[in-house]
Amino acid sequence: MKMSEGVEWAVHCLSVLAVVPPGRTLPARVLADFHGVPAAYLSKHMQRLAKADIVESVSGPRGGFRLKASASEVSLLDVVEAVDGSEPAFRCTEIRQRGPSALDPRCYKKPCGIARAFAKADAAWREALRSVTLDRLVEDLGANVHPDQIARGAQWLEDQLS
Amino acid sequence: MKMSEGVEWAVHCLSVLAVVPPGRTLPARVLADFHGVPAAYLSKHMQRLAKADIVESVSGPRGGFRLKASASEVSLLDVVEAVDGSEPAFRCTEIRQRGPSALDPRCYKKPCGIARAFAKADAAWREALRSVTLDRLVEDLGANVHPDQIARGAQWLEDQLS
DNA sequence: GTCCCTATACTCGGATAGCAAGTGTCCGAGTATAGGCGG
DNA sequence: CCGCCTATACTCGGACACTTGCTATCCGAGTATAGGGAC
Repeated sequence: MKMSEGVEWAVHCLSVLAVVPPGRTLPARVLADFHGVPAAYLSKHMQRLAKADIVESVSGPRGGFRLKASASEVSLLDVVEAVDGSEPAFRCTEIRQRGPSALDPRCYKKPCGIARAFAKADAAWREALRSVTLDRLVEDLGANVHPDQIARGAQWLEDQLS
Repeated sequence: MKMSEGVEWAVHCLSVLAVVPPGRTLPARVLADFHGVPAAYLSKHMQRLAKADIVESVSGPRGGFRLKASASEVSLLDVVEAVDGSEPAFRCTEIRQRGPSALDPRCYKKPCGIARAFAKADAAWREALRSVTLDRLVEDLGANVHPDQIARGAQWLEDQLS
């Protein structure tokens, strides 16, 4: 049970988009080089974010991606669901309705205890991700990332856009 | 990000093993027919449970699987980790250490904020699964499953073992 | 000098291969049983 | 009649194909820009 690697990339990219001047666009190529990941593949994930209205895309020269919503309105859960899909990890296939002791399907209106237990765990996981917003992550970056890296990253981005 | 289907099968099988007389063994073939799933594939998952010391296996005629630990000591988390592996869904690949602004690896001792957020969500998910034990699930079965199905299931199991 | 037009280069977006992991199946090693044989 | 021995059949356990979905890549449609030319 592993999450798509693209989720990690997406969150990092959104963190970068959140700190550049508002409205400024960064092309997928620059974001990919900045993180050392394949540009073409990252592009696919950015498209997912665009479809979820988390970022918006601008075509042509000087184009790229920029945040569409406020950084305080984007949660980690939003990003996970946009990139990795919103289906729960555990999918009940109702095997209780199969086999020799099965009854009429009408008898199974309530989800079984196993499915309910997993749904509860899934809800707790989602709630934890929902409580972390993008601006909170950016705040953490400012506090914990070495100032040298922040400076070098900002300088590199400047050089790319010139 | 989807969990192995075998987890659902394993939990259902363990619920059955928990209600048959203690010490009695049920072969994978019977458990598979009872749930209407492929016997050979279920066998693979039962082997995982055996390696995790959740069940123990008995070879030869009259053999099969039976619970090794008490039903109150087996949690859903134990089953998930036995069947699906214990690695967290989100694996940080440290992409912050890549790209043009990366510093010396010595500068990255603390996990990044993103990894910490996902770890927290993962911990909440695991804690929810840890709090649900097998005997609790069996209790729920007795309360919510139609008595007819319980009777038919018990009868069918009797017929198989005779 | 100013405006317009065109060619350019750069962007996203979706369509196309490659690969790893989960899914599904099969056969062999080992063992308790059941029946037959000898005492 | 009782005990032992052997052949049997049934079990788990691991080794072997197949399919799905993630990973990775490429190329085409569309657009803002930059430069050149006309006025």
